[in-house]
Amino acid sequence: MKKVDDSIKKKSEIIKALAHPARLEILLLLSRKKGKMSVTDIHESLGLTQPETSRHLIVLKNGSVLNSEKKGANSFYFINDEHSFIRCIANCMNKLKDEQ
Amino acid sequence: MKKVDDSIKKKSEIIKALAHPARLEILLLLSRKKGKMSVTDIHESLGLTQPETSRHLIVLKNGSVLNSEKKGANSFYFINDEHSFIRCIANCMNKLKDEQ
DNA sequence: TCTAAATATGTAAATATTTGTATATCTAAA
DNA sequence: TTTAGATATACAAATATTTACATATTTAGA
Repeated sequence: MKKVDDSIKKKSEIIKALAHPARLEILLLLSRKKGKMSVTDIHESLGLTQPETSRHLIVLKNGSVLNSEKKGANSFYFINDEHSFIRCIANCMNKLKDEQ
Repeated sequence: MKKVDDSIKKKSEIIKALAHPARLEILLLLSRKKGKMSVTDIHESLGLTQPETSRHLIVLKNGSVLNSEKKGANSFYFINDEHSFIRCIANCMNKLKDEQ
């Protein structure tokens, strides 16, 4: 397997994880807060149900977009900075937030 | 429907269309060539079958990522520049092409 | 008109995603 | 130890995606 292929595969995994309006909104939210948010924070901010929010967060985590850490009963999610590609996309979203 | 929602919806439509390794490679190819490519050009460059290539191109076109024009028996596909978001993502891909 | 090249579509099977509802698990505090 | 809050998971139905293979359609040129 060539290195190019691995790079494309990783990026498509990230893009695939982001391919849902709710998940893009989660990325936007976290990129603006520049911090960690609990599942409750996120589901209340976005008006999604708790289970749906939890599932979207898990998709994002499995796709390397987010990481999480437990603190008591809470799970805090935050952007995974292992891949600059993710911040780059978040920047595109923020920069062009009014583009229709 | 708020304007923000429409913007997010459009972006998620674009991201969703891109959520496949072959389709990311097509975007890369077209962003580097800075021009139009026929279906045959693309399927030979990427080593995909013709029908699969055609289908991916149609997904990209339906997702507003590409446009096309017919010229004789050929269809030429090219990046849709109506959405800066698309070039922005292509730039992220090119800039971080070696990131694993 | 016939043919070959280029592209798109039909069909079908396998697989994956989305979403609601209910419920289980885990943690902290009373 | 019981309770409430926070999070994750089970289940199931609906829907969408992917892929292979065969074939249809369109176009230009012999």
